[in-house]
Amino acid sequence: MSIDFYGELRRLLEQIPPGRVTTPRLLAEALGDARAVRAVLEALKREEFQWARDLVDAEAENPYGDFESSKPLESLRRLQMELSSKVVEFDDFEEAELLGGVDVAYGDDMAYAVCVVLDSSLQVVEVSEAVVEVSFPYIPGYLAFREAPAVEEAVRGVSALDVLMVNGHGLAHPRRCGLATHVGVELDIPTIGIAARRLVGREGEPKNGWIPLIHGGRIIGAVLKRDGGRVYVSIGHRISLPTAVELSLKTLRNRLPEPVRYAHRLASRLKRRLSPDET
DNA sequence: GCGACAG
DNA sequence: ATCTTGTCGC
Repeated sequence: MSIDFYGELRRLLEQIPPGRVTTPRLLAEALGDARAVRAVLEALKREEFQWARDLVDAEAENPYGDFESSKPLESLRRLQMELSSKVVEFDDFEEAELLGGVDVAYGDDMAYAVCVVLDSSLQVVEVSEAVVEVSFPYIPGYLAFREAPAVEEAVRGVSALDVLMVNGHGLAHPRRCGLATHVGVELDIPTIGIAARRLVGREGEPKNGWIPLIHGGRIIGAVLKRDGGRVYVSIGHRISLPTAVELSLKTLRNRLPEPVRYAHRLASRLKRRLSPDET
């Protein structure tokens, strides 16, 4: 389930009375979350919204904000809370020999996803690709509604895999439902969230080789330091944090664990290979 | 009030 | 994430 983001935005713009103007923030709030302001701004640059160019002005004097809206982003938040309630936070798998990694690259309105499977010696044993049209923008906290469709299709393409590393957070999310958790619960497979940057949480006191990421009074993930950079690891689904950290450290050769790093490179290549040439 | 903000 | 020139470092 998702929502027609651009369609909802269009419906709001059509409500603006003749002569009136609104602000990006009021539109984002009408959509259900002020954090979608950037996404609204980006959407307005699209060809399909040029007709409404002059209807939005951040500095508007008396902006129109009396929108009739179902606030679609609110229902997406409810869905996330529902999914997060199903997360299994202990190791629920036989072995962790085949490690999967998945990532997505973007080009225009297309998502190029790649799921790679590595064996215990980090050798590639299988690769699965998926190209899907994307119709949902990037909004902090709602990444899964943009990426999950492509990610899930790529993952469904592999024949075997024990644990999947997803490029994005798992429980280290405001509603404990980042991309890794979203995908893990929907596909019912063990997943780990691997992210290069923080979404929520603060760093606690270093423990056993890792730094706890704290949010809402609990440990939601681990911060691993590697050289100058750091990587954020969190439970996605059907795995414990200690094991998620263990597998991450075991495959950490660079800034990101190998499965995710490899998937990232393959997704980038897939995009360059299939994206339409201009010249 | 201003800023934060996975990919 | 993507766009995108020149520039710094191994």
